[in-house]
Amino acid sequence: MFFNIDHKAVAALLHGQGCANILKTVLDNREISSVSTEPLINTILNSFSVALSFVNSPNPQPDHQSFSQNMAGLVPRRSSKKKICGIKGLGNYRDDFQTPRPDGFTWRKYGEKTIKTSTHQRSYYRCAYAKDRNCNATKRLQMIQDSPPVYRTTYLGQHTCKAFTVQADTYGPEMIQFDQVVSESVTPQLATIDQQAIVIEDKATDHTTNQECHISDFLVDYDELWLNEIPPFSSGDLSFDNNIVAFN
DNA sequence: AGGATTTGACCGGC
DNA sequence: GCCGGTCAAATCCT
Repeated sequence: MFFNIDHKAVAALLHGQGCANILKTVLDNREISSVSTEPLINTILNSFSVALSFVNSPNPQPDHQSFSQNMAGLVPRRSSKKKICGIKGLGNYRDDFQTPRPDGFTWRKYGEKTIKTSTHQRSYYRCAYAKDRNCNATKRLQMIQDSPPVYRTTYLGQHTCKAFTVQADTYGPEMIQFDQVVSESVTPQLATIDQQAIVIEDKATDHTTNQECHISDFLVDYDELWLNEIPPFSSGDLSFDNNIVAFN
């Protein structure tokens, strides 16, 4: 399913509007809320950046499918590499093995360890632009359950390269939630995670994601945005806003 | 040849 | 000494 550029831009703007509304709610309830507003602000700003990228770009943005296939940081590019046989419990990547969903960033694997508390190995990734753009974002990926396969992804650090990745091939956030778990598929994206770890469990088989975020869950994913076919924007259309979880 | 991944070694904290 | 995280040489693929 495809959307034209205008619809994508509108969707991004609507998302920014939704985030702004949430930010307002957060600020209104500041005395009872410990939620950080910085991620929301960043998300709003990124929504505008995404919208502008759609409008200004002379070439259409890569479609959703190509974006989803851009998983260089999560899936080995090669299937026959020696490590394939050595990954315990994973088998061959090419056998339609479900992998964690992409999060919009390009990661480079720099290590793998067997963790004492787990039978599965833990993989260590850092931003592919760690050196070029002095980005200190890292993440750890670990399978915590075999059947169905469940991955736990822990994000650390802050993406200082996000502005580049947004315009290159990623999209901004779709949904922000507080104190509730409602999103079916949520991955951290384009948000500032300053010194805070976000842990995500990704049940690969059904694309359902459990979250263990301890703070504001500014976890978002445009995948669902495109998949859910946002209706053409019209004045007063608040359908997108309805997807925003009300803060309580 | 260049870039990405693998994997054993190394390091620091406890 | 153990353990988790990172480094870097070796290896592999395009």
